[in-house]
Amino acid sequence: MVGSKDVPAPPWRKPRRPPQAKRQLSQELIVETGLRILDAEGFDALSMRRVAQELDTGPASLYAHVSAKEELLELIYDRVLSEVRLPEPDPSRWKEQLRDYAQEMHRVFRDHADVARAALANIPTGENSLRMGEFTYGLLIEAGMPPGEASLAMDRLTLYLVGDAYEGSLHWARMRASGMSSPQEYFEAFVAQIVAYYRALPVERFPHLRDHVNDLIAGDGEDRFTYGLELLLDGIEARMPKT
Amino acid sequence: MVGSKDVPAPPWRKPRRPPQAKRQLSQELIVETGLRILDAEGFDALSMRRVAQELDTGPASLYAHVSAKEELLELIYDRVLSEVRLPEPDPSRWKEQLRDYAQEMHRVFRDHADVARAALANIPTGENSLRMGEFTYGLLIEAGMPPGEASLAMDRLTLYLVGDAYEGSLHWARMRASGMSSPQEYFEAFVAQIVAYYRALPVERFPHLRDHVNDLIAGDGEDRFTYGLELLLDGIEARMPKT
DNA sequence: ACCTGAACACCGTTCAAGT
DNA sequence: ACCTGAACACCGTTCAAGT
Repeated sequence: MVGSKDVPAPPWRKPRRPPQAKRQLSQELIVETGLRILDAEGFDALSMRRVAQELDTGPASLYAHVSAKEELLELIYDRVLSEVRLPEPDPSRWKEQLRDYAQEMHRVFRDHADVARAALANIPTGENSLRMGEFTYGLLIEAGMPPGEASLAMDRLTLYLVGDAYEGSLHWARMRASGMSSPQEYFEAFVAQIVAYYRALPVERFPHLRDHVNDLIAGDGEDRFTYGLELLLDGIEARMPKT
Repeated sequence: MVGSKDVPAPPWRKPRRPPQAKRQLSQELIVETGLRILDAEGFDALSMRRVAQELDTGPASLYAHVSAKEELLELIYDRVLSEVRLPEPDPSRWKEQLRDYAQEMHRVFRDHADVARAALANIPTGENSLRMGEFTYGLLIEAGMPPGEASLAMDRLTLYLVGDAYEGSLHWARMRASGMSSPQEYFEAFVAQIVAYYRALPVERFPHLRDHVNDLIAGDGEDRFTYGLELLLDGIEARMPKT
């Protein structure tokens, strides 16, 4: 059957849009476009109109594939979570695996800074949210934690991961707004501001803040993330029934 | 001096606006109005135009007292923090005092749910942010923690408090959006949704989520908050140099 | 110094009409 | 079923003009 749909067009023939056909939209295309805008220009740049523009159409066209902006954000979030790789669960090494999982999430959130803003307070119903949930919940339960407590621990760990990522994304937004382009430059300016501000505080009301300014700004985002993560992991370990 | 400004008008004379005078705006008035809208109608209802409307004027008038919406949000945030009461620091009871502090913050954030959205990633420069900072920083340092580490611990604790409050505020927003008015009703509907959804999951891929649904929804917001707080406090305690 | 109306450049979503 | 243009009801911020 020459010309059948199953036979691909020869590669040397330039693909062209059938003149009759309308734009070829799809949910996947919309999600990928949204994510591209999010990564390149940040949360505030992501609008339905902007996505539509990128796809050479009007905003109304998107609503055939996505019920609202909120749904688009959820889809983008789950799309990003698909980049998280999980190992085979090994309950005897639960702490190590939970740490690796957290660092893996941290890495993915760093690559897609602003996606965290779409994450909080959603019921995790996306394919990949469920994957994460099954992994951490199962790990804690199989390691011996009562399910009711495992649920609390999982919930708080997730909140920490997303909260930290969210804070990071706000810093990115500020960096963009201030016109700086390198994180270094932003970070230094940020630190300089803090130092100057705290040094000028009245010493009698804020003795500790004033006397230990240098320590106050010690530690970058990675240090802070890791410190908090270890606090939580140690707390969980202390509650894990002894084997 | 009859008619002097220092003499109040007699109470039986109805106060009236001097016909000549323009609106009597002030930063404080704008902040209080913004907070009232935030508490009553939520974050999404708080716009410069809405605040202006409430004050019988146009949005442009606000910009004489507030540089941008972002500054207004920061001012509202610090205004809310003014409601947080701190005890005299007693380093020998640092853990208890830190717990009380966290619960006090939690209480205030519950009364002003949506204010947490204005809080993340700001340099704490407001009067009251500084008060909180001096309290927790001083408490940890005086209890014997090296300042560099005290800074990390304080930072992570604050992130937890604000992150939890932020998540709570998103739940409020969803409740409002769904037209429900009582938190109970919302909470029950929310739980019912989760249970139904997880029960329908394919058991071979999500065995733990499916088998322990009831445990998954165990614990309300207070339980979850307290559990995470104790995780952090225990982690900090484990790092506190022995006396 | 403070306030204002009008305008600018945006939003998310709906809806009747087209194919 | 999918796509579209036009419209609705909003945004934050600026600016020249008023007092």
